Amino acid sequence: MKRATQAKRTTIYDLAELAGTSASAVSAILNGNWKKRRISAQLAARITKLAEEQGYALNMQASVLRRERSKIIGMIVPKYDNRYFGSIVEQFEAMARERDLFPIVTCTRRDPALEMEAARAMLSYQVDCLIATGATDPDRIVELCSAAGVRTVNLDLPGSRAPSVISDNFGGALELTRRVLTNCEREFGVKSPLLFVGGRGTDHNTSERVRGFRAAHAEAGIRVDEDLVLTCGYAPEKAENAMRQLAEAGTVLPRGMFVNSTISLEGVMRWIRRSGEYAAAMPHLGCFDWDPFVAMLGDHIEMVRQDVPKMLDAVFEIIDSDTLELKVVQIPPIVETAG
Amino acid sequence: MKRATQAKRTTIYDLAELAGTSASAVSAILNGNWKKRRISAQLAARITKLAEEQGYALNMQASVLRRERSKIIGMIVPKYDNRYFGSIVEQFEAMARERDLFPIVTCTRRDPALEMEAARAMLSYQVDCLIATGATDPDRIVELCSAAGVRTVNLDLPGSRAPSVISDNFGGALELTRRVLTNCEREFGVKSPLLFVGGRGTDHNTSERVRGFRAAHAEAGIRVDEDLVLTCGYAPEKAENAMRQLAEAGTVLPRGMFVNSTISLEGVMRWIRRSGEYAAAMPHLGCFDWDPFVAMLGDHIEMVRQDVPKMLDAVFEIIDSDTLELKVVQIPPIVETAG
DNA sequence: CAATTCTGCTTCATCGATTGAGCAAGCTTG
DNA sequence: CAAGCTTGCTCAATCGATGAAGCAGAATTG
Repeated sequence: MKRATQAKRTTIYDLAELAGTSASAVSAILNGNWKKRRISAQLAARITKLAEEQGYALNMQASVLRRERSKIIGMIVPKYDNRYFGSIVEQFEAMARERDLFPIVTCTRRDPALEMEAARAMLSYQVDCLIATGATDPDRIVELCSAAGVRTVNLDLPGSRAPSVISDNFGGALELTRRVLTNCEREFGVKSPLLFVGGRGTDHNTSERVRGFRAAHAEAGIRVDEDLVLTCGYAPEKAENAMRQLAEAGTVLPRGMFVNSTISLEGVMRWIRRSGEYAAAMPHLGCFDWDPFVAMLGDHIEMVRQDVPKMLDAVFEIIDSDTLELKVVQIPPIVETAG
Repeated sequence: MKRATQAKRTTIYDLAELAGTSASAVSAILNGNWKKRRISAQLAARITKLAEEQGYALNMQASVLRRERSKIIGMIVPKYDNRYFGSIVEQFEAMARERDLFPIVTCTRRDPALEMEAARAMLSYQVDCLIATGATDPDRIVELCSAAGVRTVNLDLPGSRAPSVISDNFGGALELTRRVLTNCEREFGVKSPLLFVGGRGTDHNTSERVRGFRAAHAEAGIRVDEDLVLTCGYAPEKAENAMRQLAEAGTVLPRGMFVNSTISLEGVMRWIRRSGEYAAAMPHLGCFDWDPFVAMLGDHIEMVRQDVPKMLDAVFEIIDSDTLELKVVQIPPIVETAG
């Protein structure tokens, strides 16, 4: 792939030459601090017009190289295939731009090696700050970044070496489980344990959600058997397989389930439809994450929606305020009313 | 937001000093063309090790400034809130990395001004190439880019000044409409026109889909009334409002609909549920775009899934082969079998 | 009116990596 | 053993923007 056969781009030197002035005057005018440098409004107007005419575009590489701060802010994100991460990215970009920062986002597919590689790439591009969203191993990323003097904020999954902004996973899971238990009892008249499906047993969010799940059961005086907690990973196929194995093992399937993310729900729903196990009556479901079409799937599904705007407000508050404090900010998720 | 109080980053000069050699040797070694420059394997090994120990990271800004190609590839994309654009971005990033290109993606929220601003920013970052996905006015972007000698490829929506890769919108819409018409006739025994909802009347995709929609009706000998084509925009609220207005105008609502994108479907479904107009029997729906949960909404919905992998293959084929030819590549979408 | 201040610029070093040109020491060849 | 080649480096210019320091000339001040 070559650059089109094109005249070289216009630089401040070209403009200076055309205007019969110096490059530094042009630079000062175009980057807006010409008043501080006592350039006449007249010259400023002339150069601005000229730059416009010549289609001048700043060379960020040169600019960033020279400056102290790059004004580039990076984010790594696991996937783009669900509304939660999609809105995180969209909101992040908007808020970065509001602050005159250039956002660079990259998706790491939940792959630890890619996460590190992506972080390294961001450092090479001189990001001023990096947001590690849902990172498998946030602390290693922070270590890498802090060696380069770059601040990090963990989002969605917490780490121990940088401030973190996460959902109140315990609280959300507790409330969600309560609701599903109530729904089950109302419809089926039984007080029996739910199934937990999806997520990684090792990640903080999942373990907190399991804790909330257990707490809600405990409250209701229901015992949860170990093999009803299937933290099999997030991918739809993994959730589907976990369900199949459970059924094949001859376990009596619960009348309700807690599904850890829409992405796992995709697999769970697929299995329910394919296996026909729940042909008689759909189980009551609770999903930790929101999706508009899941909401339309029927009134047997409750959802918890993570509060992305508040989470990103918290992230930028940390960034804007230069806090280095190792706090973990927990944002309560929103329990969507069913239907 | 300041840089943490940190030692300056290690540069090739630091490494050169530590190793008692020159910066240019270090540079050649670390960027891999030390063989061309006749550097001994011994020194190469020593420097590589040292760089590792010192946590050296290339300064891309300096590197790109000096080189004539940046190896940065940009993409602008309208939204991250649906599976179609999500998978485009994910696939794009993966394919860019395979080619040793650094992907920069930015979301422009279907806002023409933001599109131009984003394109300008990408030029400042010296992108070698820009993919304009679903751009409102691709030709203006191309114009801007080509003035800077940067190649552009249009994706999803075609333009007249750069090669474009789009879905076969006419073909997909034709087939989708046929299916919905068949479904309606089978269930309701009537040959009546469908409703078309969503999209912008001015965009190429929408007008091609409307053309396919009309062609399928023509085939079946069904007349389509002008006011059954509601190209009201993509946003859910717009689709919902359009439905409401249609109903309020006293129009007899069709038994089937062609919905132009999942995002419009969100609004349509919401209206259907809220208004209760279809309480007796759900209408048959066809949706141009795919979503896993929409697929689970019931067997009254048919979907057309745009073939993202093939589309991006085509995009990179154009980029890799340096074609400047103004062709429009049409990729047939996949008609998902119902259920 | 000499001394000072202000205005409106210009000059030049710098950021870090890259690369063409050059150079010294060792090796080959006739 | 002189001429030429090879090996393994170093030197210095360069990419484009930035900003501290400097410098004329005009304006102000005591």
